[in-house]
Amino acid sequence: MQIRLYNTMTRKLEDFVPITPNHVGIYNCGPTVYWDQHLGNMRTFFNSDMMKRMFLANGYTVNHVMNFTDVGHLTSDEDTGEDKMEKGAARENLSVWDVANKYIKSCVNDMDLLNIIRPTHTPRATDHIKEQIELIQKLEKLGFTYEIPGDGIYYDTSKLPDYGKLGGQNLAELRGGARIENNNKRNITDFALWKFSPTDAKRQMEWDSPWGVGFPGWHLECSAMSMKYLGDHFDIHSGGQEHIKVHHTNEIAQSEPIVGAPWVRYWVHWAWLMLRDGKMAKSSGSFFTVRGLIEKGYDPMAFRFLLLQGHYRQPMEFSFESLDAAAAGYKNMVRKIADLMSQNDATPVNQDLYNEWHDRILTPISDNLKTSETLVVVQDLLKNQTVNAATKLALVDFIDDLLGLQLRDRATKLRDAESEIAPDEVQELAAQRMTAKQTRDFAHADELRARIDSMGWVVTDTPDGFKLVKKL
RNA sequence: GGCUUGGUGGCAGAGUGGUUAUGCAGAGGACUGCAAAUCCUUGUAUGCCGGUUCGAUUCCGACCCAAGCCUCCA
Repeated sequence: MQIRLYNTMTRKLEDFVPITPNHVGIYNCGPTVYWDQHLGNMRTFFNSDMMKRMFLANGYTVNHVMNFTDVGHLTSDEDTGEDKMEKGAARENLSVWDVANKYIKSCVNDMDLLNIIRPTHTPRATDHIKEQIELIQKLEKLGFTYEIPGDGIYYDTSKLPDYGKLGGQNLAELRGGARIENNNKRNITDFALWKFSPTDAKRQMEWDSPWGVGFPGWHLECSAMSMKYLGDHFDIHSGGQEHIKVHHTNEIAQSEPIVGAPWVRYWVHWAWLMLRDGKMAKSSGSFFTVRGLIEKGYDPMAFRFLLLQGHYRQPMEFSFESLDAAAAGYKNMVRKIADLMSQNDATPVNQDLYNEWHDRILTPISDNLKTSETLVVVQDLLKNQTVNAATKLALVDFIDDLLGLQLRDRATKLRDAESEIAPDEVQELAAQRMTAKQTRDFAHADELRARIDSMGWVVTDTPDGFKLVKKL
C-alpha cells in the first residue's frame, strides 16, 4: 500500500519511498530525563509508535531509534540558564547519573503501560561522547567551528548557505525578533558544539576533549546517535513540533556538511497535547502522567483511544472530560468484542471479507496517519451485520497490532470477570431476589439488589433467570 | 514585535466545492416491575466581513481570536 507522510522539509504531503525497499529507519527525538514524562511527552512517543506500527502493518522492517538525553544542558547558549539534570539532582538529593537512571526507568515503564512498542535502540547521550567529539573534529576540519575562549566551541552558521531551510527562516528575520544576543557569537544562530566546564564550579558530568574539559552541545547527540544506529542517511527523523527551528535545523547543519545533503529524507513533527490554560509542563507533577491516570482509575488504553481520535499534526486539547468520553467509548468497544467472543457461531473466517476490511482499516492510517478515520472503519466493522464473529475477531487481532489498543486482552479479562462464579451468599441473595420478584415484592427485590451491589456484584435479569457479574 | 498553525455542534475531533465523519454526552423509542446491557430513531456546529462560483464549512482577501515557535522544552 502506498504510504504518504507530510514532510516538514518540503511542506508537502509526499509518497514515502524508502532508501532500502521494505525497510524504514526512524529516529525520534526522545526526552531529557530529569523528571517524569507527562502525557504530552507521551503523545509524541505514541505518535512515533503509531508510525512504526503503520509501517509494520505494511510489511516493512523497522529500525526505530529513540534517544534519552541524560546530559544536562544549560537552558541557553548564553550561560545564563540552569542545568536541568543538575537541578533535578539537587531536587532529589541524588547524583545526576542516578536521576537519569531513575527517569529513564520511569519513562520506559510509562511507555510500556501505554503499549508503546519499545524502540529498537534507546541510546543515551552520555554513552556516545566519543562519537560526538568525532563529529566536532570533522566539522572543525571542514572549517565550520570557532572557539569562544572560556566558553566553548561554536558552529558558524554563516558557513552553511542553506542554513535554516527546515524552518523556512532567514537570518534577517531572526535578528529582528531576537530578544537576547550573545555578543561573542559571530551569528545569532550559532550554537555550541562543546561547552567548557566552568572554572569556579565542579560539574558532575564532564569529559575530556581535544578542546578541554566540558560537555557536548545539545544538538550534537542526535546527529551522532542517529547516524551510528541508522547509517549516514536514513528515512525519517521525527520529533516534537518545537524542534523544527532550532534543534533539527542545527542537527542538519552539523550533519549535512559531513555526509552530504539530504541527510534525512523525511522530517515528521508531532503536535502537542495541550491543556485549556496552555501547554503541559513537567512541573504539573504526577497529575498528568500515565501512572497518575491509573491512580485515578483510568485504563491507559482509554488515553490511547483518545489520542487516536486526533491527528498528529494538530494540537489536541486534553481534559478529563474528553478522557472520560474516550474511556466510555473504549469500554463500549471492549464490551462488543467480549460479546463476539461469547457467540457460539461456528462459521469460519471469511477470507474475502477479511481482506476487504483489512485494507479499509489500513488505508487511512497509511495516508499520513489518519488514525481517526481508521477508528471510524473499526466502529463500522463492529456494527456491521454481514461480517461474522470469527472474521471480526481475526480483524480485531489485526487492529490490535495496528493500533495497540489491547482490545482482545481487555475483552478476555472482561469475559473472565463475568464468568467468575459468585460466592454462595451472593447466590442466595440473588435467589431470594428472584423469589421476591415472582411475588411482585419489588421493594424487597430492589433492596436485595442493593445489598448484592454492596458486596461487589451486579445482578441482571435475563430470560433464563438472574445473572451475577462481578463489578470491575 | 516577527514567524507558523488553527478557529467545526454540550465535549473531543475528522473529512468535504453541492447529501457534513466518529466517539462520548443529550432526547425519543424497543426491551424491563424498575434497572443494567443491547438495538433503533433523533436534535444541535463550520469565528466575523467581503470576493470567486449556479452553489463554500471547504478556494481567495481583510479582520477578530487562540495556540505554538522566536530562550531548555515532547
